[in-house]
Amino acid sequence: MFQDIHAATGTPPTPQLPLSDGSRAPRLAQFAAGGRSELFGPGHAIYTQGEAASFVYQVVFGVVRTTMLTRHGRRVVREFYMPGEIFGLERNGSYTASAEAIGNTRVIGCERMRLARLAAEDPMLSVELWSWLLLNGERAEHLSLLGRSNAIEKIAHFLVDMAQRTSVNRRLELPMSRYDIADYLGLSSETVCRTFKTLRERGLIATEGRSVIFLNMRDLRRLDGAPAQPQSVIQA
Amino acid sequence: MFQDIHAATGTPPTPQLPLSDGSRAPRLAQFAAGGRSELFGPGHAIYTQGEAASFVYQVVFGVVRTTMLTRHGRRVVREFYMPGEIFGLERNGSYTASAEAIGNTRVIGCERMRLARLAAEDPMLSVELWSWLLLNGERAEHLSLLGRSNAIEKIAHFLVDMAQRTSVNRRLELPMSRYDIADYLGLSSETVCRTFKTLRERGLIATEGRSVIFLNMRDLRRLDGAPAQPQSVIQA
DNA sequence: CGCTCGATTGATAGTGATCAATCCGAGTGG
DNA sequence: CCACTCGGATTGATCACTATCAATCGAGCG
Repeated sequence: MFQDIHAATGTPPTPQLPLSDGSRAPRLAQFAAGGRSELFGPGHAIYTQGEAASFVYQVVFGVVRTTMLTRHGRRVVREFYMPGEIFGLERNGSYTASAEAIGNTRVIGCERMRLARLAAEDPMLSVELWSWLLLNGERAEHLSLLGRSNAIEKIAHFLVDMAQRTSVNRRLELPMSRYDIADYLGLSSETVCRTFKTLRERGLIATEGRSVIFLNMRDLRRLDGAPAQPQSVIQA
Repeated sequence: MFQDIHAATGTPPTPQLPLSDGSRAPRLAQFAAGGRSELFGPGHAIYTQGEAASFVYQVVFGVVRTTMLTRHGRRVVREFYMPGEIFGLERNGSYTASAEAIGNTRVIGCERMRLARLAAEDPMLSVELWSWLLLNGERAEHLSLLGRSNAIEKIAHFLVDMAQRTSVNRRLELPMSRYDIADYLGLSSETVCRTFKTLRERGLIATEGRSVIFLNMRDLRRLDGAPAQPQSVIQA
């Protein structure tokens, strides 16, 4: 599952970072070698929708959200990125969403051209990028499947997913607002609120501000309507 | 729009596989060279969810749908694949969905191992696969965005998208049932029906059985709530 | 201390799912 | 050739869920 991300990306230096089993973030030591590290404060933009997509980023600490606007002026949160995860890799020349830091966030940026060159030279890296792209697609597909389920299932999925991605067992500190969660899951912030309340009343979670304490992870997972989770990485 | 991919990747070198203009699929001549062609009748399974994902496929003619079941027994259509398009490339070892032919369908299957080897040797092919994967992710993201819109916008998007992918201007022959469309868009078949009726009443389309005649493509596109369409292809 | 934004709770309305019934076209067998 | 059958398509009636509007609350901050 997700727990290994830290093991894979947070552990020591050396180029040739060992790829831990089960990690869903590619080993991108070259990222650190070739990229420059930047710090962003709460709400600050890392890039903006429509800009030339010349950099690909990896989160070091903090959380990043990518957002876009629908033609009707509604905001959509496309994804949250946790430490170790990659964002900003686009199919065409410009970013299709804006990226903003939530809280204090450090990211490493790597030029897209450089990354392409590195991938061309290093088959392992290439395979890992493949895997990462496929994972991204899978996540988006999960989200589109989530669109079919009701508010409780969406929130349950969100909490379970976030807990996995941050290696959290009992207490999950959510850095994002109810509005962010709502725009991510396609709900209204009021419904997000009420759903948290329902989960509290059912004894599945407790909340303290933006922190969530898991009281019954088993039943919470049961609510999560997502399909079976993938296990391993592409075999080249 | 998407048509430009062909300009970037479809330049007609080397062997076979007549890829139609306007195709959104990578040029994969190697597919034809290395793969074996198979014919499937209506409803026949090409592969099944959970099976070892040893082959990657390309549609020659006909249409393929990939489906899966939610844990509550509801069927979900994940994607339709048109001639020239690729399906069956999975991140892990087994297919996450089943693939079935709609109508008489011919596909070319290529061993995943072989494809990986070919991609490792041929940087162009590798880039094209990247692009394809990113496109897949984008499509899934579009779908998850669609989850936020109402029935009319979903159907409008579906029709416009299908027309683009099949290079159709006025008359679109839909091979799939209302149930397929419903399970694809996360609607009930009744709602799909009623929405077609609404579009007819508004003078945007006419229908003859499963055929759709576009009477006012401009307004139909206006209904399509999808975000700005991407322009070109990844530059390596 | 007042301001502001996010969180929460309440009341109401709209959209689409669901249940139900009928219609229609193609294939089948008498 | 025609009645039968069966799955998909269509239309109708009802209900649940969630968006929306509205109001209040609470905490951080200048």
